[in-house]
Amino acid sequence: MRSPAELTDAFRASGLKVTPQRQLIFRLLDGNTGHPTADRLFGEASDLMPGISLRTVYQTLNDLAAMGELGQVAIGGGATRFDPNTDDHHHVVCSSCGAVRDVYVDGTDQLAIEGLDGFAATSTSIVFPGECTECAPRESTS
Amino acid sequence: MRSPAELTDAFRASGLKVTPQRQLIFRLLDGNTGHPTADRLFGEASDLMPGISLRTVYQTLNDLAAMGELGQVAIGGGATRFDPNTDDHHHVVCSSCGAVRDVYVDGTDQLAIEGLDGFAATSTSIVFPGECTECAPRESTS
DNA sequence: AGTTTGTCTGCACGAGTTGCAGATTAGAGA
DNA sequence: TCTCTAATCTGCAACTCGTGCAGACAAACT
Repeated sequence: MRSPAELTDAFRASGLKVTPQRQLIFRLLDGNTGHPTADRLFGEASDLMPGISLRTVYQTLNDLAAMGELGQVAIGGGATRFDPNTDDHHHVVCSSCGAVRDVYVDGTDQLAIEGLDGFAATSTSIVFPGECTECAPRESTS
Repeated sequence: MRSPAELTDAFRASGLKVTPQRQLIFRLLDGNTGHPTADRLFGEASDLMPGISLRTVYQTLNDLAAMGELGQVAIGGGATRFDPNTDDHHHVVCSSCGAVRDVYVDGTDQLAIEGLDGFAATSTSIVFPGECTECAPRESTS
């Protein structure tokens, strides 16, 4: 995702208006590596701008996603996780707490896919289920 | 997923009862490569057993998933897709119609993951967004 | 400053899934 | 085969996540 200032220009260039609500969301997303849900961002936004509506948060996130400035991580179950990192990357997801972390994966070009049968794969999305350091047992607490 | 007969034994061995409803769902899933949703299975089950409840379909699918006999494919958005194939495999998903196909991928062991930072990845789940043969444009119908 | 649109909020709605309660039944034992 | 108990079934309410709508409001061009 580009900087809040650049997004401001991009929105106006697309005929979209730049409101205080949107600027706030730009700022909350800028450099955010927590892969927040819309509801979480709504909570943070509400603290700084009481009265902002969840509907507006969804609206802005969808606009950003449509412009390709924001990614969406599909981990099954629960709410959509948004990701301002638009680099070519993938995700590790903690099976216990749901935490998501960006990871960079080397070797995806070497993957050999069998069984496509005419199906055309246009990109690759990898999710590694696992355990984050918070949830991992200290010793062998099995 | 094991055969309906084996699942019958497995359910009883786990203290779960084997009902006509469950046996029907076992049969509908057996060899099913369509990655159906709960609602789709409910539709098929209703044709063969009018009066069966959607709640029962969910219940049985969850039981099977908990036993590791059934996988769930996380393609973002929409209903959960169930997969009786428990081999080590991955999925291509048609971005247009949502069709899902199993694919076998070679080279996943060679993937180098950077940025784990203590996070432990225990498995790998790859989704290849793409276009199925039905949705693919015949020529360059862009 | 005026006008035109796009936006904001609040609410209702829709899809997908689960919790609950009472009626029903599988399956073990007599 | 009969009985009994615990698991299951069905129907419905409730819940989560997300979107459609309408009227009030405000960004931004002139």
